[in-house]
Amino acid sequence: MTEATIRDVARRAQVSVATVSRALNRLENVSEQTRNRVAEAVRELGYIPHAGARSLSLARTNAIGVVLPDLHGEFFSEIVRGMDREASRRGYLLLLSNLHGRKQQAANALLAMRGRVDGMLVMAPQLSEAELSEALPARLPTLLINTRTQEGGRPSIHLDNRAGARAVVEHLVSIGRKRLIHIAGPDGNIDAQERADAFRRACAANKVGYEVVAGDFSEDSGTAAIGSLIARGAEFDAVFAANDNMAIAALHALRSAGIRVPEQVAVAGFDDIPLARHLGISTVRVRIAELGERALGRLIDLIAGAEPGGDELHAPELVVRSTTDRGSTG
Amino acid sequence: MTEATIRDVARRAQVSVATVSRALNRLENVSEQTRNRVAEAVRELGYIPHAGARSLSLARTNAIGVVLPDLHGEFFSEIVRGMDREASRRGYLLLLSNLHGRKQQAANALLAMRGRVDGMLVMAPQLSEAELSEALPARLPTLLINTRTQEGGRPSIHLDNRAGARAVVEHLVSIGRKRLIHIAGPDGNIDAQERADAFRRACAANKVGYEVVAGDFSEDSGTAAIGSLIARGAEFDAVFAANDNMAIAALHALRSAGIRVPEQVAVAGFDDIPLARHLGISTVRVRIAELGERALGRLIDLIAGAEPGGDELHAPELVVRSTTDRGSTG
DNA sequence: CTGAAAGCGCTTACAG
DNA sequence: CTGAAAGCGCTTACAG
Repeated sequence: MTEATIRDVARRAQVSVATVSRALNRLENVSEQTRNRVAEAVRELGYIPHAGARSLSLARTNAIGVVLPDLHGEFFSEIVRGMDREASRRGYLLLLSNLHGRKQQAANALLAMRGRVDGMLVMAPQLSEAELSEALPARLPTLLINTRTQEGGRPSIHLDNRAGARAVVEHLVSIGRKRLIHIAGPDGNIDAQERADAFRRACAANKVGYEVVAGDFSEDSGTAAIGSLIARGAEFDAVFAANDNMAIAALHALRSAGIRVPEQVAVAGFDDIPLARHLGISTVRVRIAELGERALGRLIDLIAGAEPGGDELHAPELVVRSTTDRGSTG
Repeated sequence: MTEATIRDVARRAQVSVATVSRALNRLENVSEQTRNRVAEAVRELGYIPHAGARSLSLARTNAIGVVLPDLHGEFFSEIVRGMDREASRRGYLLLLSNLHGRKQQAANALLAMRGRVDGMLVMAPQLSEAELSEALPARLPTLLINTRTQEGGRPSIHLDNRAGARAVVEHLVSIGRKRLIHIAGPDGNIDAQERADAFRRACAANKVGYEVVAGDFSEDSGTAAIGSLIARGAEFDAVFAANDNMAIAALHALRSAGIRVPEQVAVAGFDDIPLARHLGISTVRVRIAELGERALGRLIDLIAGAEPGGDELHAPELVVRSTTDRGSTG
């Protein structure tokens, strides 16, 4: 009635469970005859090894825990796709747990992984490093993604927001823009913060005028930002939004107001979502799948005993399209 | 040196492991004093229960296996998002395994789940039902998604492609179109097949002219389809593409050829990807996340002992936008 | 080459 | 209310 176990196979093949185990795991020291008898019993019974029991015995699960916050579509699917690609290549399964909301729940999600995975990939912007350390099983190899870590802390991998923002500013300057606006992302968000920071510094370094206005990554906030700039008669010749959604909204808002893009105002975003390509918006391409792949790869090395290493930056790439054409101002 | 176990906690709290287990699982029959001693030992040792061992003992993992083929971004993230939402609501984790390519690998992916999950959600268009039955642990509750099943077979859930295609045709007819083109999806694909089938039937039922031309869900194939229709001087006043990508390409191809949309030719797609909304393309909205949610929910009920039930259809919704405006022909 | 036995870290009747 | 013991389904030294 219930699924066959290794004992059923042993009984049927008339050998011990030890021998079945050896035969199944292709150890050398099993006679061919025995091996065949075991194989036949396995077939007859439709036996499938119980991975859970095997894991307990080996202290090894061949699974990686992946803990992610609520992510927007593109980012989520791309990062998981990358992780999955590398995982299947290296013989691991992915145990997924999304962090909806509250801190306590987030901590629980981490605890629930103990004994089911060999290591964890964690992206938990809502937890501080102290809270993380508290919630993480002590001896479980863990790699942090886009999470604020202290100097010399846990091994981690970060998107290089600063390099991306810098590249955008330098590009805008190179096409002759002199008054740049940055529509920022939401307050607590570390990516948004790094992009805004780097924007300020790059503008200062390049000696161009600049201003940072508030946004929250939503299209509505992009529209609102442009609206209030125009309302108060601000002068600017370039808008760099902290993500593509806001850049798209900005583009529409500008054109609706009769402002020509890129002739009067250049527009750039961040992320390179499919829509950005379709609308010809210049942006910063983040190879998210590669980031996931790299994170998984490093974690598995870690599990295998490699040196932890420190923080690693994942470089994005500037993509120039029609919204920042050299145009009339250039 | 190694992570603390229940025995360490028992030793420290000076009780038996049985008592620790009871205290941890909040059973009634533990004195308050004992309970406190255990809690303190747990805290001091930073003890975290080993979920793997617990599962083996309980014959219950609180995890669901999810086996999906290589999926394009939007669909993948949405269906996993829906599953995850319901899973976290009901206290389950998701064990993910993507099926890249070959059949044998697909079968192995299924086997690897045995003993790690309480049930499986499987979308495996590359396997026949016989191959599936072969590869699936016999007694593991399984729900199939968008997979070809025979009458009265395993419990499953399907996207109702026929209802969607029918709705599009009826809408096109209602705005006065009389010669409809369907750009089909790839040959072996069951969704594509159902959409094309339903298209043919609905056209016949509504007594309008129609033709099905080849496509493969890619934008290029949509462009090519329109190109050859125009080249041979075909006459038509509506194009229904089997997905939004092809609809988008068709829209561009038509307009490049100087054909007005929707005045001369109406255009509709299937899926409702974000780009479709931006370009104002009429389409069929598939609430993918809801499909995932529903699938997970049904599976958990199944695990809990509910009646298997048969195949269930997930209804999509017609979304009318500017590419099928009533327009001049209406 | 093969088997008996201990062990992986839990849970849970069974006694008391 | 609590403990000793068996059991979940595997693996692996240890003997032979």
